[in-house]
Amino acid sequence: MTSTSGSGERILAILDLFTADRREWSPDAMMAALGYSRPTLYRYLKTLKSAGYLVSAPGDGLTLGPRVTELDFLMQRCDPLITAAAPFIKILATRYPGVALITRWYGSKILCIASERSADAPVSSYPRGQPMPIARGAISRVIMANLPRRDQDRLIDPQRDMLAGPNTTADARRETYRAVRRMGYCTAWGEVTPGVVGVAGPILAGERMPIGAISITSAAAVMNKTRLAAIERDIRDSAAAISGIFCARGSAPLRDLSPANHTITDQDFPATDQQPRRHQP
Amino acid sequence: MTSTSGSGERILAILDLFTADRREWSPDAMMAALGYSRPTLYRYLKTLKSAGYLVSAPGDGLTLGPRVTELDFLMQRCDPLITAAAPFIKILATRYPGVALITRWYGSKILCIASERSADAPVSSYPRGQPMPIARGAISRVIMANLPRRDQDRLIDPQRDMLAGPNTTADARRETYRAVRRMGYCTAWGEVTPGVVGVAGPILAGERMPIGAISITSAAAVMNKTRLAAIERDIRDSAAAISGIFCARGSAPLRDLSPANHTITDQDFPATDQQPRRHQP
DNA sequence: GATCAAAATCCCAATAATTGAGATTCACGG
DNA sequence: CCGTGAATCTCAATTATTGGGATTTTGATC
Repeated sequence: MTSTSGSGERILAILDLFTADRREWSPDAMMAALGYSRPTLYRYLKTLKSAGYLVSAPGDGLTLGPRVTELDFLMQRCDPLITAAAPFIKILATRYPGVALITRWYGSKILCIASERSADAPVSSYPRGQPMPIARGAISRVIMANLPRRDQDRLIDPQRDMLAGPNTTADARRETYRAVRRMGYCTAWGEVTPGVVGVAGPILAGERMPIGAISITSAAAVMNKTRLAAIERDIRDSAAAISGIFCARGSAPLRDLSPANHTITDQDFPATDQQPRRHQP
Repeated sequence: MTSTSGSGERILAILDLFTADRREWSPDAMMAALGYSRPTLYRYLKTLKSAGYLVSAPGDGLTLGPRVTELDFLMQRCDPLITAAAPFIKILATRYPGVALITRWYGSKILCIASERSADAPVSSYPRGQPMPIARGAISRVIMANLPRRDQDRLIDPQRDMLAGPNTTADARRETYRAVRRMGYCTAWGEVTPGVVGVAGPILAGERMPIGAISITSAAAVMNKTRLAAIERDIRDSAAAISGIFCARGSAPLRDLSPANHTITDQDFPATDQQPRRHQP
């Protein structure tokens, strides 16, 4: 972290202001939040606006602009993880009742990248783009389990440690992770949504480099031992097959996508959809 | 255009490399394309990668990353144009057979932002994020008609001028635009897709400041004079109502979203979906 | 239409941050 | 174990960026 391109980071920091809680920012609020001088901020805004990353809202605010949509449209059809994993979730959704997801892990977040649902209506599905909690659930655990130990330790919020299960001690947790890693999948009952069982497998770009997960969630009501075993086998095999594409040849260079020094809080992952806009006086 | 934040623009230029034709770039190809020195490029890449805008592809390439998806997810629910226009296209799709679109105009492009389709299966719909041709169709004409004259002149590619209709002279075209502007809507038969009629109305943030359009496209087969008149009235009124939200109070400051010095070519708007990747040797 | 306040931009010198050539380290495969 | 190519580091030169304050532009009000 020696080298830094400060100016670029300062521009991108503007985009980071926009969250589910605050979707509209006035230039003055930005100045206060970021501490930039007025001419500098306006220079940055001009750059972002003429590139389409920001647009003016009716009032005096700014919101995210259409370039973001254009890029996502491109990404949908170039992300190698989507390309590689799409056939698998399609099969999963055909074979079992529920919702199959591809998720990516980045910067201390888990993001749904693509989903496929079986014919019968699924339980509350995370839509594409929705951040997911890293503290709970099969997906998060399967990723945590494959992280280097220092990242594991950093990401665990002690306050919610108990949520990881009855085992609270660090050693017990480490043992759990080791088991998950060896199994190649993880099953969780009702940790994210009550009455829903999730099975997830890690997608690895190297020994200890999880980049995402493939998973399926089903209503616990329709689950039985035989079916669960079949799902777990399919998830494990799918995850391994996809990982093969990313491990096989070549590199995972610039592996700097390591988690930042975040401590995850609940508000990072809004459960509800719409929230009232706050304006600061 | 006196003030410029060069460094930031150079970083954003990296994202501009990714197009429908070329979805994967190696660092060396980037160096060649952009002319950055190696350390500088890698500094930029580090910034973009750790922010999640780029990720490593299996080979030695880079593709767009999950942060793009996350931002688009946010934008979907904060764009005031979507918020304002969503009810209208819902009504339109209920009332008439076809596909109703909200489009945004930015940087010499028209981008589909949201769409709603009526029960009966529609004709080839543009999905969210897809760029559309600015040279043809009701949407483009309704936006062109409401642009300042210097922008109109700049955007018209003389070579395809004839496509604007039988009127080739500048005066005739200007007369057409004036009429469209006064009418408050525009109807086009089969200009984008044969056998499809489109009706579009402008969404204005000021006298000569179109920011997008609301439109509906139907199969010409199901169209008749009465129905078309009803559609045109609904489109005109919807467009006016939405524009009211953007004109009414306050500003459209930083109106620097003016079109760049592009000349639009067909390849800016790929009609087909998948294209083979080109790699440079 | 003229005037006023707020918002956005311009000017320009100081300075701090960015840059790139070359050396170095790192990652991986043979 | 070593060799090859990729990625990063070092560091001095210099360039581009920054911000205070003046200025223009915008939109609102009278």
